[in-house]
Amino acid sequence: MTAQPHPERAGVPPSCAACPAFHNRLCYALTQAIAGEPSANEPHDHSALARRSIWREGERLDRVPVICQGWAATAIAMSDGRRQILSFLLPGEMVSAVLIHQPVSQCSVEAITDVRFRMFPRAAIKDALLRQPDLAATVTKLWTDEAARADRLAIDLGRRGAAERIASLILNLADRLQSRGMMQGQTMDFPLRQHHIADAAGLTVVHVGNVLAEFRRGGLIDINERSLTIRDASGLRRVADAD
Amino acid sequence: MTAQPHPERAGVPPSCAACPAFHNRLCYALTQAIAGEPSANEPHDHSALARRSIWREGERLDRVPVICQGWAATAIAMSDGRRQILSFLLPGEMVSAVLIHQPVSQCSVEAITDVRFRMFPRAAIKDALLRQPDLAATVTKLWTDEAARADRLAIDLGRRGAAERIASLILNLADRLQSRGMMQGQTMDFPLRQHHIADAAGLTVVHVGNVLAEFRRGGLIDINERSLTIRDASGLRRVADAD
DNA sequence: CGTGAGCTTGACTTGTTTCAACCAACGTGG
DNA sequence: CCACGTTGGTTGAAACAAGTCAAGCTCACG
Repeated sequence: MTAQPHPERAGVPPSCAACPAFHNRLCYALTQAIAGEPSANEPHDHSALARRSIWREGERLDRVPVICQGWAATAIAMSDGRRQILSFLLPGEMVSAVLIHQPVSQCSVEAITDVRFRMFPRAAIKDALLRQPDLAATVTKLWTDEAARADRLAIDLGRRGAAERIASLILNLADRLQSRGMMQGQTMDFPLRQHHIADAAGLTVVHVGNVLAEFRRGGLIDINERSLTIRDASGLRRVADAD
Repeated sequence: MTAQPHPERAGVPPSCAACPAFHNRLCYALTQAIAGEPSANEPHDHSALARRSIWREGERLDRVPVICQGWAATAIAMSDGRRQILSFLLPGEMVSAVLIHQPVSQCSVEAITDVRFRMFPRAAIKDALLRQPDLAATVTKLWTDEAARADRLAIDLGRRGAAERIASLILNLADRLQSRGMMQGQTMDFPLRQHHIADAAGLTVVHVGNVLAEFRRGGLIDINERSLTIRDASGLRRVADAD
């Protein structure tokens, strides 16, 4: 996680011991917001090892988690072992805004890298929402963004081919990392295994491997030792938006 | 729309001229809720002809629509003509709770049958949300249900085969119609064309036709003249949950 | 009567999965 | 230090699911 200091960091106090980079505005905002609430108690900081499940579908959560460090994923599993990853979670993202109002998680969350995350007491968040209009606006934004992401996922899975899906997954991650100051030029830390990509794109591992090899041969990307470089951004975009 | 009177209708005043059946609790609740708001103005009732688009992606909406009569669908279109239906809307459903907070629709909505719908002024709903806790609870429920539906769609499209998707689509519609008193035994009005099913399930029309023919040959369902009968519910469920 | 929308069927192509073998890197315990 | 199992990646061949193309049919509608 070679996070660079965020350009806006200057002059703003860091808030969360687990969040070395200031890109984690959300963690900051929530920590501040609940501090003054009558129902408040301290947020809890946790960590999880790579490849471990953080919690499972159907588990009850009385606290709402925000990722501070590392990558995680939300997924749904079927009883026969098939899995669908719904989203990759980067530092500064709430696992799901729905959890603010719904104590039972409908999808499991697992750590991709080692992960540190902060759990905010639900009751305090709900109280703060009633009193603090800008927190409410923040949460509304999270909600609409999640809905947009879900819709995009549906059209990806329903109507796009393997190469399109994988290319746009890569571009999407690159954008999100860029906005966090976590890209070094065209290169990013890329902890995803092929099976993560497969489960996110609704494909088999083998096929993902083939498509990535194709991208590599076509000079679109380079992948080595947990990092990915976009060699031909416009070519990759062309593959992604075969509209 | 041969809606039967809802069992709980007795004693409760109907609220919406466009909603002959009492199953439309949502329309009722919203009409009541905004009636007392300072910012309130009258909801608008509209109708649209079958197969017409009600509005398009990116259009601005200052009112939030609830379906009163008929079937509609929300969809995303790609510039090359590929489409993905995100949800079928039945009487009593809000097009999307996200619209309460986001004035620009990210998906288009189109009428499947002739449709009547009521548009509630956004400002009045937002005011009412602050003052009326049970309305807030209702909207929260809509939100979490929509999120759950979106997640289910993702796993359907990503990880299930054509027969599974179509069977569970049929069962899902049957459940929702049942809860509205719109099933006659195992038979339902079924205005969907094969191309609707195809766009919802991420398949081609031809393949949908083949799968449906297969279901018919297997004695699972009957379809004729805009109505569908489930002949072998447990068989259909077995196909749907090939978990 | 002609037209277009919707459904069915068949032959053929393409995309994706499945199965299998093999390799490299890594951590672990003897 | 080595032997070993595990995890992750690569490659190839064969099987299968779904898509494409095309034709013919019914039916409603103007």
